[in-house]
Amino acid sequence: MASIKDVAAEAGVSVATVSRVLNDHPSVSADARTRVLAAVETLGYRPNAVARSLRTDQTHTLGLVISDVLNPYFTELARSVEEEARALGYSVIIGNADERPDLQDHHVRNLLDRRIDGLLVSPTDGGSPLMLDAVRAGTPMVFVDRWIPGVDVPVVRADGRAAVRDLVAHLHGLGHRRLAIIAGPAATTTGRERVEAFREALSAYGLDLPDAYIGQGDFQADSGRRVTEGFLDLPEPPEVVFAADNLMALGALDAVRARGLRVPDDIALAAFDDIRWFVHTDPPVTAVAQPTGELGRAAVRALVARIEGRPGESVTLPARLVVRRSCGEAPSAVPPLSPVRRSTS
Amino acid sequence: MASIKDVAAEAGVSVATVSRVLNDHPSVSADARTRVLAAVETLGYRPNAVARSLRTDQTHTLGLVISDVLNPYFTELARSVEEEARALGYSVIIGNADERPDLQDHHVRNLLDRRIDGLLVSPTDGGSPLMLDAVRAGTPMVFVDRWIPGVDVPVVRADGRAAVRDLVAHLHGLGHRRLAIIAGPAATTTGRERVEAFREALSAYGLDLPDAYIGQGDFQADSGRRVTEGFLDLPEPPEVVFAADNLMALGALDAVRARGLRVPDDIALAAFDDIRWFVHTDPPVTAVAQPTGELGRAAVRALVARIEGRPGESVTLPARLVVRRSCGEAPSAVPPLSPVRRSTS
DNA sequence: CCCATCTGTGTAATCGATTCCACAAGGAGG
DNA sequence: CCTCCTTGTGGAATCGATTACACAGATGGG
Repeated sequence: MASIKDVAAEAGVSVATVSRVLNDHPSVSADARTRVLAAVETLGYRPNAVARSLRTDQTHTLGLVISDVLNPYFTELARSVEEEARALGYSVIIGNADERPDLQDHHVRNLLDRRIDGLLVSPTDGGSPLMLDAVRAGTPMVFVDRWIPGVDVPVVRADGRAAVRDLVAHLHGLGHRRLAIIAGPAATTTGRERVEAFREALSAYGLDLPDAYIGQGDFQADSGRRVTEGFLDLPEPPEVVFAADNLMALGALDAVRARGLRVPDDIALAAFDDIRWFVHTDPPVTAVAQPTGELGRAAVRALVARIEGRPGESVTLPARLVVRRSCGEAPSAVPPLSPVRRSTS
Repeated sequence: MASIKDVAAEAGVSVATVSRVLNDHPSVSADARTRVLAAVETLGYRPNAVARSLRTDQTHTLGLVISDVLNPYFTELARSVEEEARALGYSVIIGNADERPDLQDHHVRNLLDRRIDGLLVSPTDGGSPLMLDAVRAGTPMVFVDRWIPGVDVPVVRADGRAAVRDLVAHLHGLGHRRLAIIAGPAATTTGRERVEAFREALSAYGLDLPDAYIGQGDFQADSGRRVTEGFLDLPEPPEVVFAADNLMALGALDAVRARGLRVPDDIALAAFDDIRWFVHTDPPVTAVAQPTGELGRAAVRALVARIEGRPGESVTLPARLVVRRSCGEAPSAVPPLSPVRRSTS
């Protein structure tokens, strides 16, 4: 592969001049410039990003450590992050932690070793020493979706409180009184917050959230299945199950289906995180939708601001409730759909 | 951030010795080794991967250019690729081409500039000059899922022929005779092959695949919706729609639902690529399942073999049919489920 | 006792870029 | 005509690692 020396030789100039042309430094003669450009063309030269990074101490790369690539929420987040980063001249390296703190550390360490310019993290746990050290060492960092309390790092996230209140209002309006939640790991902020928001919303209706109705999940489908089975085995099972993420909702659907029960007739279901498939599940699932794309973009903007020495503030955007049929009768005033539909066919 | 010089100073040895300890070169005294290790510890030293890469001309990084991160198939592929790569001591940088040749080129160029050790590509098109140049220049490369004919690069993919034959047999057995397909882009091998496999399987039953029943999609949901609307507008609409990927199947579901029609009563649906949500859609969707995880792992093994100078062969694994209810009555001999279910509740 | 061999270590070249500094040539002003 | 600037260019240091080579000191065989 051709190096800057080859280009210099071909153009009959020094490497310094080639470098100046490539970084369009002002003091280069028109003549030298065209000769260099021609040499670049004939040799098919591309600057070595590794060498450049070593010298300039910048990689123009952001690291993104997410908790689970198989979760459509994070996948969408990753996509918007990459898009915004590309628009700002940065590349993104994604690390998938699979909700495992050790894997998360592996990726953080790897990204740091590669001297990425900044780190976007959705922490799987309360913060490993490694990550705290990185913050202390001054690595530009931004938390997205989840964060670690007590660490001075901007946080970009959605506030689901209002949407969860709307959800509980909706459920209460449908006559449901025994509401249960499949919680995320207590080590994550989203794991705790969603339970808290749910509990607060319930108490506004004088409803309680007994321990038996708080199932401990880990944001993965299997845990949703397991917890839901536990709920169904209770002497008095809940009337509604609220899954704190979409994968646990999937697991809950699996469990309900395995018992030959039906949603929402036998048990209602709602989920945090809206995904496209929820429109077509049986039944369509009521969910709290986050402005995922906007979160990703805001996170990148905040991180790049930090990298370039500007402030870079935290951002909180509201989530909103999307009502579908998984909690009971159709929400709006339209007549029940099924009979109408059949007559159409 | 501490460099190897700082470690050398702290340990009272030369940088060469530090390097030797770090790469456990045999000829280092036990004394020097412990002093270096202690210095590494106190300084929290981590080798600079950028500098190391420049010197050794290896980045221990693979590039993966996929067509669409939002497609669960590719997401799963990416995950297995990263896992296997990690097991073999490599990191992965993912580039999302979004089915756009220009973006694909952007990522290939970017990855090449970063001097990745090898490239895993699922090409969006017939092969840009850039990619062909890279192959010619000797960049270790492996195609996964899709490939470019006439290019000497190992291909790791699934063969769906048998599964598509099974699908057509299943559909024929259910009495369907007018079968349509939502094809992928003709520029992709999977786009063409799936249509061909479908046509061949049909002809075995004396069935024809008229042009009106071949809709041109682009592997994205919107195109699935658009094509399906076209099918439904036909004077004689098909009885079955086979979507060449899961996102177009999602679009098809959207279109059918928007018309107030039902699957499979009004029109049957099948898809290439099985995803977890197909179990819970209304109705559960019959699909051709690829051994995605195994494909990803095999692709990485082939690529790493090439990188390390070993042969690295092509791999073709069979896909298989997963029958659900979206094409008509339950496949097995069990009695119809719905009434039984209701009685359980 | 001498020379060959082996061990452990340091010096310095190297990878491919960027950039400081020196300097030559040319133009402007006195 | 001499100085002072400006402009364009090249030489060389530098980033942080790896590694070829030289070499000092210890060891061992004849």
